[in-house]
Order: sequence, then C-alpha cells, then structure tokens
Amino acid sequence: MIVEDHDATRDSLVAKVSADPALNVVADVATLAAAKRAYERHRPDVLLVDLQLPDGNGTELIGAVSGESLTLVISVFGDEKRVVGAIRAGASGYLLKDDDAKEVSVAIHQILNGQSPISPAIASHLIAHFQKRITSQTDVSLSQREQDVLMLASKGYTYGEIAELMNVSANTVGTYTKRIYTKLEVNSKSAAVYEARRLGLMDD
Amino acid sequence: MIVEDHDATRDSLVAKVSADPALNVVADVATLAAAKRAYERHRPDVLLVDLQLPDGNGTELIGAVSGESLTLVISVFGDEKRVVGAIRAGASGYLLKDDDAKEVSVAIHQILNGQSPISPAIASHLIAHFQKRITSQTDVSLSQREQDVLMLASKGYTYGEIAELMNVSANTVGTYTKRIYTKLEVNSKSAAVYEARRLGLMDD
DNA sequence: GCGGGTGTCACCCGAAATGGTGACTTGCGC
DNA sequence: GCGCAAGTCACCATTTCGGGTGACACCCGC
Repeated sequence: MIVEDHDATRDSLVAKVSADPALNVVADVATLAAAKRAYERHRPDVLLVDLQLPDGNGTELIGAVSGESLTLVISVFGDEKRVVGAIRAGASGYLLKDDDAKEVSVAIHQILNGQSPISPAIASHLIAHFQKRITSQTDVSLSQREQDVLMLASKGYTYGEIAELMNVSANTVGTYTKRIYTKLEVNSKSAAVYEARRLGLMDD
Repeated sequence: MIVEDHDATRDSLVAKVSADPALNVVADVATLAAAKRAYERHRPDVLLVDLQLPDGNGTELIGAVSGESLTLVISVFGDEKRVVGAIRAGASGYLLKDDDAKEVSVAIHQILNGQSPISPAIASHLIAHFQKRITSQTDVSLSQREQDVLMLASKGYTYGEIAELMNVSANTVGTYTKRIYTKLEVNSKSAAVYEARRLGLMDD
C-alpha cells in the first residue's frame, strides 16, 4: 500500500512497485484519513509512507500499524527529528525521495527479509543518536564496585539490601554511593542513575 | 587507510579505492598492531576496517581513532553485538563484505560528506535497538505532571525543591511520586528514573 | 451520571538516605 | 617508596523519602 500526497510521485511509486511481479499494490492513497480506511480494508504487508500528508503526520500512521505491518518511509525530508520519530514509531526503513527511491522494489524485498534499507544521509542521524553519549563523554569513570552499587540502586534496592547482595557492610555501600556522587557531581541516587545512563556509564 | 587481514580482499579494496582519482590509499595493513603504527604515521582521513583481525578486534581501533578520523567497517559478520559495538565505538558506516563492498569508493565519499552508508542487513540491528523499548512496552503512561516530577527528580531535586519549581505544595509532589511508583511498579526514585528511561517514557 | 484518571493539598511515622569525618588495606604507577 | 585510587568498615546528625490515609475538584468517556 502506498501513502503519498503528491500525485505524480505516488503514480511513479505505484508504477515501480507494480513492475515487480512479486509485488502487488493493494491501495494507493493521498491522505492520512484515506490511509487508515484503506489499511483496515486491505491490511497490506508493507506500507510505503510519506511523512508529510495534508491531514496529518505519517509517523502517526506508522505507530498505528506498527507490529501488524511493515513500513518504509519515503520522504524528501531527512532532519533528525523526523527520522528518529519515524524509526521510534516503528518504521523498518527510510529512503530519501530523490536519493534512493529508484529502487523501491528492492527495498521492499529487503524489508520483507528483515533488513532495513536506509539512505546514508538518514543513517547518519541514527548513528549520531547512538554515539551522542559516547562522544560527549567527560572523563569520568566508575570503578567496578561503584557500577555494581549504581546498578542495584537503580533497581530500587536500599543500602542494606545492596550490602547483602554484594556481601559488604551497609556502610561500605554508603561510601561507594558518596564516591559516585562526587564523581558524577550529583547528590542523590536518582540523579546518579540519570547521569550514569546519560553518560553511558552503565552497561545496562 | 585500509585494515584487512585477508590478502585478496585487501588488495581488492586497495584497487577499488585507488581507482577513484579523488581518493588516495596511504597505507594498507593486515594487523591491529600494524594499523596503529601506520595510523600514527599517516593520520588518514578515513579508515576502512575489518573487525576480525588476527591480533585483536577492529572495534578497539575504531575507538582509538574516534574523533580524529572517520571509520567505515567492512565485515563479513553482521551480528548485533558486533554491529552495535562498532557503531558505539564511533564507526560512521558499516558494509557487509559481499553485499555492498563493490561500491566502497561511493561509501567513502558519503562518509566524507557526513553520511552513513549502512547495509540494510546491518541497519536492521540498529533500528531494532531503537525500537526495543517501544515494542516491548507495557501500556503504562505517565501524566504530564508525573513526567515533570520525574524529570526534576532525576536531576536530584528534593520534593521541596520540585514543589517550588512546579508551584505546588511538597505534599502534592509526594502524591505524584507515589502515583508514579504505582504505575511503574517500583518503590524509589532511582528505580523510577531507571524504568522510565528504559521504557522510553521520559523525553530525555 | 457514575467511575476513573488527574490535579491539588494535608498529616503522620518509621525507614532510609545524605553528608561529614575518620581509618585501615591493597595494588598500581612513577 | 610515596601517593593515589579503590575497597573496606564505622559512627553520627539531619534531611528526605516511602507508605498509608483522606479529601476535594475537574474532566472525560461510557
């Protein structure tokens, strides 16, 4: 199914997909509302969706069908917000319109095979998200025991419970905790957990 | 600079890159140790690196040069651990050897332009990481005020301070906090922060 | 219109955390 | 061998939190 408001582009997509004997276009629509109706009727395996629609945002549609159908975003826009939003919502691929849309049918097959076709210009945003914490890292590091304490604290254990789990005294846990606070420049467990995660200091 | 232990593959890469008049191979090596030496001597703009090297892991090299040079992984392996590790370490692109390595020079140019060429089979792992929380989400949701409280709590503010910042009474903050605990099934601020982040309930 | 979620506030108490200080040992680097 | 990070423990005062209970008002959906 194809969701794209620009008539010429939509027709072009329909043509490209139809050209592949293994693929079948069950519906092509221009608005979010029409897309929702058509989706219920046809339940397509894969949706090609444009993010910018006259009556709403394609991301919404992606979120709605996520888990039921696969979606491939085809957009002219490649800003970080849109990209991350679409991926978060459940998109399996993201192609820039001019860039790679020539080979839509290839991309569709890739998606059906569990792969994720992504234009290089788009992928850089995803990667940036992954690396954000790492690159902006300060030179703090937590010792093993400190990490252990933080990990357990983040799960809601009290000093006493952590002490038992680590086989040390509760006072020791207190000492570690204070050292963590000093290193991370915070003064509470919650802030420590937040900072540690933000800085990528916890191995999840 | 090219880091690849398999002779034939390395030669092939060198040939492909050299064929592009805009690119210049300053060094091609087969081991991690040689790579480190060559890196210091040449300081290349871009490194093509294989993850599997006889004397160590390519990810290590990526981490070492991260911030100074750009790296493109070219590997036969596409398992999640390796992919995420390499990206985390700072790689800007990741191509599967057979899959897309034909167009290495194109990929290098993309990288130099701030883009990130990634094989579809690889990208799916990154995307999976992004969506992990979303797909496995339970149906909890926090109200606006609850999110506000959590956000401030995660920065280390006490009930009293949060109350001031939100212009409500400290008791109210306590109420919100307890409601958060109930929803997330936790019983401390740190666990709440941890859970909320894990579930993607906080907009960072 | 009733129930439920949300927003708001209050009081109470015991448990827990925070903050400060001090101290001993081990191991590693210079 | 000295210094410093790390691991270990202790004591103490003050603050904060967690959990329980109760209350009232608003708004939205069924």
